[in-house]
Amino acid sequence: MPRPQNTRQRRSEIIGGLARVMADQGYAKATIQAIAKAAGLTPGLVHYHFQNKQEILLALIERLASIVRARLDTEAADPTDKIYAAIDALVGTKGGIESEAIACWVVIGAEAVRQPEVQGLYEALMREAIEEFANAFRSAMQKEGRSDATAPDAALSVVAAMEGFFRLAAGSPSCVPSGSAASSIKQIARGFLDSAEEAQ
Amino acid sequence: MPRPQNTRQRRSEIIGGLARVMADQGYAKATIQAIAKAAGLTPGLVHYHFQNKQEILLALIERLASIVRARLDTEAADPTDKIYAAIDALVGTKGGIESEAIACWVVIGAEAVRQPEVQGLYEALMREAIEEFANAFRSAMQKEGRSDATAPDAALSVVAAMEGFFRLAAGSPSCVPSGSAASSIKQIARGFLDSAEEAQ
Amino acid sequence: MPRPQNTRQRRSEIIGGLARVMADQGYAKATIQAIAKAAGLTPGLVHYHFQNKQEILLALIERLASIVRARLDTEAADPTDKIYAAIDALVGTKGGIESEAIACWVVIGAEAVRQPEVQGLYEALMREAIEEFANAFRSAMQKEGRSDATAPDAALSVVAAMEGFFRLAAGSPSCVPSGSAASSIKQIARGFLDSAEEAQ
Amino acid sequence: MPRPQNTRQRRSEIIGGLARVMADQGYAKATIQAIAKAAGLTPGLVHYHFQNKQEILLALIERLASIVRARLDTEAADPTDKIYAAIDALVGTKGGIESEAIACWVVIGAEAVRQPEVQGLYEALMREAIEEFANAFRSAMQKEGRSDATAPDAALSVVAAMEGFFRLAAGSPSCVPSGSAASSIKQIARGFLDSAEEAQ
DNA sequence: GATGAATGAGCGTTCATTCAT
DNA sequence: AATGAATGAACGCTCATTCAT
Repeated sequence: MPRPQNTRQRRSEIIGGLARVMADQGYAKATIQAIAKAAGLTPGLVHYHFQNKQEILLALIERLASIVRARLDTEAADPTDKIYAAIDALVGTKGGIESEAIACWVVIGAEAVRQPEVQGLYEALMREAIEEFANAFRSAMQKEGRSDATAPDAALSVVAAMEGFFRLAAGSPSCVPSGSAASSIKQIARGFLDSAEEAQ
Repeated sequence: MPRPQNTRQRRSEIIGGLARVMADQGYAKATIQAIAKAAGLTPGLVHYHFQNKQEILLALIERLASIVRARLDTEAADPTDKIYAAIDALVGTKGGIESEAIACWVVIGAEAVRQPEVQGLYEALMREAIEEFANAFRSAMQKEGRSDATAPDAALSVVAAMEGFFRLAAGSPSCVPSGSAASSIKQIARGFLDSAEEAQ
Repeated sequence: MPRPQNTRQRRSEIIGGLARVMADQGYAKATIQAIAKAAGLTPGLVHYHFQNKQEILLALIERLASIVRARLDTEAADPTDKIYAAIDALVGTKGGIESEAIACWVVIGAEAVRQPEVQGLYEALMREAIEEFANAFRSAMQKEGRSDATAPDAALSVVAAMEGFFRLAAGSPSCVPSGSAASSIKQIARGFLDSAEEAQ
Repeated sequence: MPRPQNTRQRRSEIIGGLARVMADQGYAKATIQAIAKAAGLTPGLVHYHFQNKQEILLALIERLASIVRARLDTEAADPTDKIYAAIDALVGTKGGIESEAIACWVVIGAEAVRQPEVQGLYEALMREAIEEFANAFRSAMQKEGRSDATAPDAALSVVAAMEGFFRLAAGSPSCVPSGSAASSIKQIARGFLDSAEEAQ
């Protein structure tokens, strides 16, 4: 009568523990002890389910990446609406990414500086998001009868602005009035759409 | 007949050591040993000139803040030029902030999550930069005969985009073609200027 | 199926290690290394069972306090005998407190100068001992048909004399002939009993 | 034109610095830096006037010993008065030894546990004080027409009680009402005098 | 005499990881 | 699958002492 497999569940709890601790203590203070405590588990068990601490971090990044991917994939039919919907899904006041995830993301960005594996996942997700937006901009520009030459710039700018708003939200919240992120980024997007040259 | 005082010089060397190590190892790996080695000093001497590790970090933040302040203060006469000049001075390929400082800044943003003193300095600098840009936008909008109501949003957006480009530059450099940051952010600024309502 | 808990046992061993080292090296030289070695453990394990060094010291004080409390609580029926019995139990040559504990106690007294928590426990125990003796003196004086007005002074004097003998025993042993402490303190007690005024 | 010799003065200042720091921080916290600061000097200068830290401690003990010796040497003519006068000079509320010196003395007692040189000076002073009191008790007992056989016990008891009161004053001040030390110890002395056998 | 920068050994403490149970 | 005791390396930091000036 073996114990029921619960590895998936336990791993998820541990990842959640890391997220909680990391969001308000940073990665260095997210010790195995602290993660275990936040997850209601024991330190030994953490290492039963994960080989080492970095593995937990990489799993957390994957979880965050899944969230982002899901939010980029909106149901909007019109390409311009699709851009706006994705922006709202990512940085909107309601329905945007929760603040714990944002804080984690900022901390992960710093870890990417020194952990190549982290940088790899970070870069892959960024590339994916930029590509996704670039496609949407291309479609929107074409639909509006304009050249799509600036779509990559527009996508990069929108993603950079989001990353910047995440940083400000985490490190300097008083500078970011509620709701201003989504509306500002939508205006940035609008600016790129409007300034694209009329196609001949 | 005492040995001549060299505290200012030594402190500067130590701050430089922290910057160098932190830029490619992160804050946690920037041990006193590593900082001392990078500065060509002994660990004990580091603690002779700084009370603790955080004090070095705060001093580094001050140094970076000085750089940013100096670059915000351009000589451009025309307000729109002033905006562009500041953007170039901060993120331009030539003359922009060097990559070591950018990497440090990203790491500092993560430390702001857990060290209140760091957050305080981070927030103060962000507020200052946003205010500076807001003033410039107001002037530029007025000069162009438009309402300056959206100046704060424009300033916040520009600063957020810069922060985002810094993060991407540090964590995902292959996504940011050389020179694209400055031109993209200038276009964002242009978008806000163009979309400001005509004043009655 | 976990390893059986042995925290109580280990804590006790560690406290014993501190006592042994502190008794002949003082508190400053009682390093975690030294304590661990004296207890046959590793330094890391000491911190697994105690949060910090002071916590070990406080636990040792509690242990000494328990010893003193146990020895104050004699089985003598007659109040005067009770006083003598307690004196013998505390400073008698045979059955008195062992020299390691005495040396620890002297060192603890010095630590009380700068560690408020230590002072708190020290003061509480002193107060308790003085009160205990004061009650015994009151009973004895009443039984001998005398005023008990001087009982508090008598108690304080006896306790002070004990503390003094402890100090001399630890720091100046050649001045204290074997057995002289108990007999001298009993004589002090006798003096207070005899000089108490006859009750009307 | 050589600088005037001021070694004696400087040494005295340094000893005073140690006393001040040690009285409220203990010996371990009495670092050369702290001593120098308390004396208004620089760390380097401390080592110019003293070879090492222990030398300062030994000098402080000598200073305290001089104070004690001076106070033991009263002008009273009558031997019983001499005993009382010495007690007052040592533990009296006014004119007794100041609290800083008492705290130092308690700390020194703990250092005697591990530093043989300290123990040597401590023991010598104790022996001297006991002998001084023993002589006074012998004279007083003889003058009162009693055997002086218990003079050594009386002297030891009085000195022990003083040491104990010092400890209580330093570590448990609330247990020692103002003025109670001197009166209690005088009563102890009285008890020994009264209980000495009538000489045949 | 005096300064204060500099050193290096050693401290208390933390923590990822291992492992007996 | 789970526990929690145990380890050892490395950290930030302190400090007596030295020494160039």
